[in-house]
Amino acid sequence: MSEDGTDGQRGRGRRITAADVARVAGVSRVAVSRSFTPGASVSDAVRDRVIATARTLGYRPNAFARQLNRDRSELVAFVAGFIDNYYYAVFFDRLLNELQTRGWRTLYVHVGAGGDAVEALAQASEYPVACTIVAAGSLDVDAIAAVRAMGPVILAGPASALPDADAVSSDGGRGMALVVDHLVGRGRRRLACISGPASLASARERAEAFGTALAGHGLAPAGIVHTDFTEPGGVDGMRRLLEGPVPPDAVVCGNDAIAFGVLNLLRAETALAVPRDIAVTGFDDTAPAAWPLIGLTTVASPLDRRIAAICDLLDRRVADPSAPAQRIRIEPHLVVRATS
Amino acid sequence: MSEDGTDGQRGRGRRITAADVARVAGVSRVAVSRSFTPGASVSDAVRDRVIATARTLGYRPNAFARQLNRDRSELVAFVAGFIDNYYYAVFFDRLLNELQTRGWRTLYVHVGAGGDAVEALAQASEYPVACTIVAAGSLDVDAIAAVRAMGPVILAGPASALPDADAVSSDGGRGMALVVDHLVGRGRRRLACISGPASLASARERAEAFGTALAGHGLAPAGIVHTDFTEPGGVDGMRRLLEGPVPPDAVVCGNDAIAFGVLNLLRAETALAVPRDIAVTGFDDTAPAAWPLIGLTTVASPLDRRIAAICDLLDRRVADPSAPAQRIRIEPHLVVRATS
DNA sequence: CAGTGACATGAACACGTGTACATATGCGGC
DNA sequence: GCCGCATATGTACACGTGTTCATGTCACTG
Repeated sequence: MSEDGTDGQRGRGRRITAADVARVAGVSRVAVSRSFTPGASVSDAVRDRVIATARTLGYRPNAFARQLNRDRSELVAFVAGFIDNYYYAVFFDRLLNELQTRGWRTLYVHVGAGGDAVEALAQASEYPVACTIVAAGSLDVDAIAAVRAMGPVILAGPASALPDADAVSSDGGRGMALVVDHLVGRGRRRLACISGPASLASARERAEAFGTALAGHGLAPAGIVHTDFTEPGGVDGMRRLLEGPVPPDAVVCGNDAIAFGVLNLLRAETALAVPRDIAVTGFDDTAPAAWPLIGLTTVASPLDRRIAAICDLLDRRVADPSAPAQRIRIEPHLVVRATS
Repeated sequence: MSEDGTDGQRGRGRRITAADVARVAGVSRVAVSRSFTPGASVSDAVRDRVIATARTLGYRPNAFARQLNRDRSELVAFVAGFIDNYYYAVFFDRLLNELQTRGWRTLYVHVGAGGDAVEALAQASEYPVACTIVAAGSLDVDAIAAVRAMGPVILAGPASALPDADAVSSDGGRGMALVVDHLVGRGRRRLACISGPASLASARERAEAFGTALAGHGLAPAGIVHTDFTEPGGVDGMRRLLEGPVPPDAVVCGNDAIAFGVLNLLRAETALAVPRDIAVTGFDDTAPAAWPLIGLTTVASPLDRRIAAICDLLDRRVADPSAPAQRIRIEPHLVVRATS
């Protein structure tokens, strides 16, 4: 009864289906399906009429129903946490844009601190996705298992956790060498390092590379400190470095946020002048680093190349799920500014 | 043939279904469905066996199939653009986290500049969503129509475009009044304003409120300039303000990013001291504003309350699609720091 | 013991779409 | 005029799940 024109005022929740379009256009339902399938066998006359009717009625094929009997999903899960880092904000913005441009749809999965990550991933895994892109800084063992169960994985951040997954990461060791060479070349001798949490592989990698590069010049570290990858973390780390008898003449930071904290502490609580008394360097080349107020020397890795690498890896992985894992390291370069 | 145990190494693309679990557990398929449906009529014995088997096999109900015959979707579309603003980065991070905690899944839709927004929205509309949250600064007419076609809409940013949609926004006029009162109270008389693009309602609103608040003190603006809501925009806007014969003694900025640009320009290209010669204020209270290096006086609106309001509005809208539109304005407050 | 209700279970259907298969139509070549 | 082929259309099924309906089982009550 209500199937007839009784509810010309189409119900709010009611979604227009291919059958509706077929009825109005005077064709069969499959004709509608074919009209929306490129390369299907339909006459131009029918296709035109269907498209026109669909436009009038506001019809769009239901993605849920379509994916149901297709083996390939156009959905990609994007797992991330802690976007409050400026670097990741820009990174994600551009990456998600590029994914969309390439025809992927993105299911956003937020993993915060604590064990809720497993639950979040489990619920997200109810959606069949073609691939999962992991951009979270760290995942515990359970979360890693949960991600793995979702299918192919691409690591967009530090490639620590999954040794046999595709990964795109910045060559932190190389970047650290660039920084140390630069500082030593400018006459600095007492170099200290403030890196991220020791629990994160990327933080450990950078701290170790710092020591290695320094040893290459015959020098020993004036201090190595682990803290959070944040501005308050930088304040904390620098404060601990200053507890020693003689302050370092250069501080190499694990990312820009830490460097900002270092600069803030030096300005607010000490008489040390930058760069006269002490040099400061960052990592990531976030936007504030380039501001004249700050002028932070830092390590940049080209975002465009990084994003393109991730998307290429994604296409390749979807095309051949059994292909061997590929690990791409993006070559960074040094941006020298006022703080060194 | 391959249906048998031949591929004990379970095929990569093959997804485990409820029928698989039923076969292994020795129950009917519906029993599996019921075991995953809270409140369904199943014996504890069967449910326990099903859950255990599902865990072993790594089964999760297919969300696509489930949503297909349910009227309510657990999916929410999140439409955003230009996350490269620090304020929005934090905002989105927390909002998406809260949505997830409340049981929603998020489909991310990126709208960049230009007309591709319509196409992006059209493709996203193939996914039946319970609601669409729009956080993009601006949408053109076509994009607005596309969003409207997707169902209920909640505006998370400036509530310009859709007069009859739910909206949560900061009370920009009230914030601007707080700033002006503060500056005038400190003896400033030549106040100028640098706001965002005149094409954005939020930017216009703030510029107009600036003039109104100033008139309340019997003063006239020393200049009103429109530019981008970015740091370079602030540099540009301040440069234009300095073209006049006498510089202002206070610059009120439409957001923090603009204020950072202003501070950068003043430091790099002028001899004007902040706050002695000129005061600078921002809007949004982003993290760098609180850094000792910067110490920006700015207007803060509590993020927690804002996010809670959006989520509450979402729940309400989904429960009753025909409820009248609700527009919530969050009361801001002033944070006084070094620049004023 | 018959009757009754609560409860567990399986068969059948629905959701909206893509696609393999069968069938009708039109056209050119003999 | 008939056959063979290409193309267009309709029918039937498949995807994986939730849900309604009918049936079966058990315990409790009179």
